[in-house]
Amino acid sequence: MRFSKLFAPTTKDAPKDAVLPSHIYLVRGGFISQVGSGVYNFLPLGKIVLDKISKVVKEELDRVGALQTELGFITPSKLWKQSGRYDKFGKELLRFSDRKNNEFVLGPTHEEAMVDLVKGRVKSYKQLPINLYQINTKFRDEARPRYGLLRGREFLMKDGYSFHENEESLKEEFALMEQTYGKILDRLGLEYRVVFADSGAIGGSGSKEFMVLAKNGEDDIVTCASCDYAANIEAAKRTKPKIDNPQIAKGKTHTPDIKTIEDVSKFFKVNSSCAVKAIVKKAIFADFSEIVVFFIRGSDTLQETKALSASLALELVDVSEKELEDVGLIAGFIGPDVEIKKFVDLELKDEESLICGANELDYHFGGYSFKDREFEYVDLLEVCKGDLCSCCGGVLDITKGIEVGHIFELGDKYSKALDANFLDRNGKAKPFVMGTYGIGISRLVAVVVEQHHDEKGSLWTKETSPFELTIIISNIKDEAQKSFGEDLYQKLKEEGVEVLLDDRAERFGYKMSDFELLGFPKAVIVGKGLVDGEVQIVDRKSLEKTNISKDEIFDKLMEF
RNA sequence: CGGAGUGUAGCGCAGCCUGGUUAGCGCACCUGGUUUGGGACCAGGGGGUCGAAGGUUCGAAUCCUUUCACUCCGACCA
Repeated sequence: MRFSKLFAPTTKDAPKDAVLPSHIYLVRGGFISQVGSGVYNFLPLGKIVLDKISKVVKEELDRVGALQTELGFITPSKLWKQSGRYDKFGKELLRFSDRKNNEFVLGPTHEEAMVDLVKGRVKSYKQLPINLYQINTKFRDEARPRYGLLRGREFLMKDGYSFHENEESLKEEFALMEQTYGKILDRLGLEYRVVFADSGAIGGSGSKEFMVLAKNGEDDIVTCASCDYAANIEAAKRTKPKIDNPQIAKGKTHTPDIKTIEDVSKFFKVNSSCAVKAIVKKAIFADFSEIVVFFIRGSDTLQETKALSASLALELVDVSEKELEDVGLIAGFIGPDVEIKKFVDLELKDEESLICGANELDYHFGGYSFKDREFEYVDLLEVCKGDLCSCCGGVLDITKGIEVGHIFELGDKYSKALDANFLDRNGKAKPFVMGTYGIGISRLVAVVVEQHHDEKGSLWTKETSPFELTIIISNIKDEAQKSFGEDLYQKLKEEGVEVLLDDRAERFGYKMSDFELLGFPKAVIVGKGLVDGEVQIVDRKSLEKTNISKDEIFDKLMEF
């Protein structure tokens, strides 16, 4: 490719709203441009990267027997209603009708569509297992798109679905996918962790996420310093800390205007871990809503995703003063014995000698015991840096990551809902046991830059760089430089090298800056040294320049 | 969804408060020339329904109303 013919509008200035390196360099380098909130165009360079990543994904999946398909971007609403996700997915699901008033959704993920495709076509256990995937556009109407390609509304994703006759077969495929995803990320040159995760809107039993480590990540990952344990903060567990509650006199105490955990612990002169914190939320369901209270230790933090899963609601929202009054709750004085839907953190089970609200204005209850109380105990709390690992007792740390892949053991949730069965070895109809596996292709474009860049621009990795090499002709009006550069370009192209010839009538500094911004691994500078028989190789990462004889440059380049 | 901000040339902005010739600047772009190892210089030039609709006024980028778009912050601690 000749730079003079390439549409790669580079700019000196970053878009005013861009804060992340990936967003800045992708726009400045002319890889992408914004169309609207969370929607991007891919320009020629961006498209090449996208295709290169897709290719790696396809090669690794095909190697382990997955089959590529391509499903319709729009899906009939009927399927989503059958699975129950039409409501559960919420506003992120874009719904619309066609001219005949048939209802459709823009696919945010394709479990329903894939089950529908397989249903009635895969009929016997003899045809199982089967793993079908596609690399296709997805649309999720995100509440707040941001960070360029990292959180868009329209994006390219590889989504795969496996169908099995039983759990064992699913587990095998799940492990194979975990291994394959690892290979894909290795080839792309990314540093990542596999973490335990919450299943969220997709549902299912077990799930793991592939997190690329990056300081600008949106996700918090809990990692153990001593063992392999790693989990998304939404799913992370810890060893229950040893806390000795001091003896507190049983009974009601007058606590005028003492409402916060801080005030309570000061008033009783105890650590905040001796108090019980009540967090009130309104749980929104498809056709009704109700007030629920979560009780956790005063020193802990409520993990909202855990709370949401426990409540089985679609969404948890904050509650107004009035809504509190309406159900008879007294802000600041709510205790576990209140007559309302409630959940209590697992770590409070059997705890004694605690302080909690007395459900009466200006009163708290001391010496409260959870022993022998029939509450719904669930894991509700958020793990903190310094907590101890639930596997090995090591110290936990929290780092930032970007989710690039997510794999699920789904079970028969969708096949049951959509009535998709096969005949098992006894000739009996059984719903498919399923797994589902996703990789964010367009997000990976940004992630590579997020993990590999410097203050001048991107540093594309071997398998993601649009070109392996740029030949920079320093002065295009110098005939000797021009013909040498052209010659080298033609020879390398014949050898199949992905090479870009910067033949533009620009000054040297301008072309060097573009080379640094675009971030291809190497450049050959054909310039002043040519009269002495020398050219230079520049390594993009180190920016080191090495002089090479013009007669040796071709062979030298072919060695890489 | 809650709160805030911004829409003026391809990009970044000024002008608006206090209405008044032909709406301005930097970058980018086009033409000619000089230059050619770190984003050059000189000269000339093109490009705008001032986000949209309505209103006030002799007169609106500027004031008022409505609307659309984009962006940022937030959406644990009762």
